[in-house]
Amino acid sequence: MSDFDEMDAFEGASLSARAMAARPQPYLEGLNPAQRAAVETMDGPVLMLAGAGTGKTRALTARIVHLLNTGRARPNEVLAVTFTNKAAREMKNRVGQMLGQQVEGMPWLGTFHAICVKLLRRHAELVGLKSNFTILDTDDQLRLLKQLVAAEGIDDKRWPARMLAGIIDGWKNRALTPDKIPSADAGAYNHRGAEIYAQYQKRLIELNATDFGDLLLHMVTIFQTHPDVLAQYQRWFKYILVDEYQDTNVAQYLWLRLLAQGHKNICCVGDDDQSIYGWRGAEVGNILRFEKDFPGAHVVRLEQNYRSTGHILGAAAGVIDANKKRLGKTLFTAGEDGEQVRLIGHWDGEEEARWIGEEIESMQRGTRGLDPIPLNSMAILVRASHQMRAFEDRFLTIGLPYRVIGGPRFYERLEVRDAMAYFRLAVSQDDDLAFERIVNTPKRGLGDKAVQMIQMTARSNGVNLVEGARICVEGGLIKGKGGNALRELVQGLDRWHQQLRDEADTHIELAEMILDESGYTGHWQNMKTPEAPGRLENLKELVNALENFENLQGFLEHVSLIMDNAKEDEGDMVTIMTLHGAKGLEFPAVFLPGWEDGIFPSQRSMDESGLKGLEEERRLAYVGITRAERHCTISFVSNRLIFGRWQSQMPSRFIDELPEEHVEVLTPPGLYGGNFGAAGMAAQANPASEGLASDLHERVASADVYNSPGWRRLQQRSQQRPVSQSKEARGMTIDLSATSSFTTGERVFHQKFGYGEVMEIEGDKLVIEFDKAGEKKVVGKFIVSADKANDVPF
DNA sequence: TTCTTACTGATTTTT
DNA sequence: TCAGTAAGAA
Repeated sequence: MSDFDEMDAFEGASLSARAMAARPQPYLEGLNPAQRAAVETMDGPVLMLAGAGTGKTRALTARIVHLLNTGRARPNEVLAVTFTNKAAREMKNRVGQMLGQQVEGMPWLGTFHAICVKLLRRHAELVGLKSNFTILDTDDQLRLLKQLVAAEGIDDKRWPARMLAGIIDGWKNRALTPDKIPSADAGAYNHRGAEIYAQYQKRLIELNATDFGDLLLHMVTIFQTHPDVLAQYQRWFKYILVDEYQDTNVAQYLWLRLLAQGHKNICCVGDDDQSIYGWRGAEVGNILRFEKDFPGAHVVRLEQNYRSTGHILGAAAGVIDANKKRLGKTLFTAGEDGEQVRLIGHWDGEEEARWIGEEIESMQRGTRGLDPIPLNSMAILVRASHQMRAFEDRFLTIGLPYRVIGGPRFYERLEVRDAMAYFRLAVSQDDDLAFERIVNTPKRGLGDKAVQMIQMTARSNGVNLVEGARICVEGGLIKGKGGNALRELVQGLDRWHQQLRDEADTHIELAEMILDESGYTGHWQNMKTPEAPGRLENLKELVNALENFENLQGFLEHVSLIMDNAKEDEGDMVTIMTLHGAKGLEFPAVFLPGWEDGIFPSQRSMDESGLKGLEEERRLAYVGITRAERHCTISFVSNRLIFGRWQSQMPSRFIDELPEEHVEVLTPPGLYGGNFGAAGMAAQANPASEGLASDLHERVASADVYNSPGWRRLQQRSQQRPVSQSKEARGMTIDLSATSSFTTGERVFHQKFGYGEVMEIEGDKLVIEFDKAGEKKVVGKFIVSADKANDVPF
């Protein structure tokens, strides 16, 4: 609040500015000329085209510090936007470090969404909201849409609400309010899209709620319709900085343009070659068009790369060069050429995983005359998360520690959301969506019918659902077991709400009380499923997280915007993540598996978005390669199990785009791998690529090893044993050796989960505490006793 | 109302 | 293959 209210007290950068200008500027030292230009060109529009690993964050933070240090702006007059909380946090830290002194924090450094929430709370009434509006997550959003769709009598099967959610998100990304849907989109969702979108927006206002897209959309609307409000902020934000500009969508672009219109002191940082979020509304056009939008813009190119070796940069450049629409940058390094990018083909995914596992272990030990590389310095980057499984399976069996980045975030977990819904209701009984979520969780014997009754009662009385439920109970509309349970719930909600207002207990005690008295904790305690203990653990963690907040309200506000999975695993582990997740990160050694047409570039991407899709995939390839500092290994397989069917694969077209001089084709290990047959390879020769590009994979194919006895053996084996049977074959073998029964406490081995100890025996099923995978319930025939594990043929 | 079985269809993800 | 959902049985 205060940061803005001081506005009037501020009278230009007079005395303090002059005093500050004399300060030393150590943060400028060590910047290269381009970075320095990006920092020192303070007035007017600046586009900082920052290639991968060119010290973009450094330049950006130095620029902020320079603005402050020269007295151009005070910390609360700089608007600095990022996409992720992580990026915002990092920038905040680095600014603090560079300043080397305590300056009051920068209140307007944050994500688009966080900043918009702050603004929208001040001006909520301009769009019909109250300033204490709630922010719905995707779950709530979908539930709401489902109701609307059902009320319209639309067949959810043919026209899933999920699809509509996607369409509406798309509209919001393009800053389209229901009245502005272009005629080209009229057919969306069976011609009902725009209409239900309007209903949805109306409903959100009634609920005093917004979804994520609304945060920006509402602010754009307010700026467009209330020039006085806009002018106020145009004056207040003296300098604007935007990180990852290539990822901005239309709404964000409009928002920025409106704010920058006055002084045009806007600095956008980005890299068109790293634009990989087109599918969620990002417009590369925004960055391509910058100079048109802001005539006279200074364009600064950061091209000196401090991350990767020459060969890695060369390989990456070769790939990205195939894209047509580019602003154009050429990265260079003052460092060494280093090792070439390594390329290897494998027979199937299992072998690829095995090879990479072995490679990682040997790099960790330090082979090939290289220094040992810790696991933390290695990453496997995949196109789609399902590709991770092969690696997890393999690493579990060989006991190689790994961490998967991605997956469900803490605040997205079922139990955490349920608990949060209870908290939301304690804060406000008007939160109908929260009520719907927990009314029958834990099971209270209240089914569809009962919920419908509550909803009807609430609607006809014009009250919220909690009130509606109360009327149902008191009027005897819901009787029996369910009625009693509902009465208890309503009473509980009243009690918790009262206690919250009385502040008799701390919010932590209250939270525990709510979870206990509602029976939610008990619900998981009674649940005998293997994941129940983990869920209880998460609930505990949730309550612990409350400690960092003054009250429940503050906590809820925070959580709706910060969906971090903060918990970083300790220890030395290989990282497995998607290419998207890896943007902005770097690793000394990177593995890029699954470079096969259809997988990467993804078929769907090409089908849906054609050349545009292909170019985005290519940028993804570029992002992948440029994550590597010193070692980069690309691999592909001939056969892959896709949706349970074996498919023969063609190497990715991107492989042909790797310049030969930067690539070393690896000879697959004789005994185990490389057995894509002469026939297989012939089929794989890419007909589209003739002449010059003919071809890295041909070189792979002609490697001597394929004529070796080892290779022939493998080819034979693969013919005798159609690959699809290998798993079963293995299962059989295990089965035979596992006919003896187990005893509790016995050490056992499981194909997928590795070693573990038998905790419980239930018929033919065993509960096993695995060393790596935790507690799992598995069928006995998939288990062997630990000392026989070596008999299992791998 | 809830538990079980059959079916379908399947990237990438932040807020 | 497998997960998530929708219709059927207790």
